[in-house]
Amino acid sequence: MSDMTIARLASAGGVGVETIRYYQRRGLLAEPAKAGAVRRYGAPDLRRLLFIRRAQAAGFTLDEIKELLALDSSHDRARVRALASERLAALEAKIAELESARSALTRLSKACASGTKGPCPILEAFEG
Amino acid sequence: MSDMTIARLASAGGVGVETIRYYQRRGLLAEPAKAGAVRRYGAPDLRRLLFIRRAQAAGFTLDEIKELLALDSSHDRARVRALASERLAALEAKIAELESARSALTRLSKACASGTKGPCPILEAFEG
DNA sequence: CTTGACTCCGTACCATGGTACGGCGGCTAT
DNA sequence: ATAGCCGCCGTACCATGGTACGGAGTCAAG
Repeated sequence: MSDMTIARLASAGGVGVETIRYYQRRGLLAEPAKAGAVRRYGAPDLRRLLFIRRAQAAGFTLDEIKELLALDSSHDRARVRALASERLAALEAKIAELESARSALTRLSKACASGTKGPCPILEAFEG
Repeated sequence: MSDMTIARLASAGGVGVETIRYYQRRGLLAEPAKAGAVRRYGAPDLRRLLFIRRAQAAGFTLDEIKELLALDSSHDRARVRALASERLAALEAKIAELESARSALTRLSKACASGTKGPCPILEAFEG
């Protein structure tokens, strides 16, 4: 996995080349020293990239992720716990919200599947 | 709930006045005829507004919501079911993703809570 | 030793969902 | 009847997270 070009890193991380460059501009990924005219990437870069994607999936913004990455080698456990628990609460809330949306949609699907004439009660499905 | 000004409608819907006007520009809410120099809103407008917010929480984009609203009085049950089930699948996937993020975060919290020295294993917490 | 793909870099642009600004003019309570 | 919100409207701007473009340089395979 070491000694990748930017395109290989991107595809290993499931993103586009432009995204890598964007992360570099945002300070989330380092720009490695050039080996000749071209930069080469290694396993730690990929590790970091994958972390970014997963943290993003957890709802962290890129700025928060940047902070987490900086914190990774620091000793500021309190700050890490604060960020984590804040995100955890938001995550719980979001999950609850999505679950309630899910049941509304399920209701809609059912109401709409039974019978074939007339409009489906779309607005009603989201009430309550 | 009838005969509201735009500000009352907005606050009843939990949004700002500018958001109402934005939805009108996007074609999600009608601009009622003016009563004198000022537009007046009624219960159906609020109903629609609340629907928009809930559909948004379900992950629909404003364009999709616009379509749903148009479909509400149509007989195109197939299209409604298609939109609903597409969103349902996306919702299931998102819920699963958030649940996995939740366990990563919980792991991080725990790892970071035990002991008080050294860095928390942030990157590790999101691996796997 | 050429050709074609890839890299580098800066800058511009995109979609989404709003939010702000500013001038004008009407509604309403004192 | 007048001060001071409120509404109306157009236009501009914002944050987030990218995506696209273009020209010059480079590397590797045939």
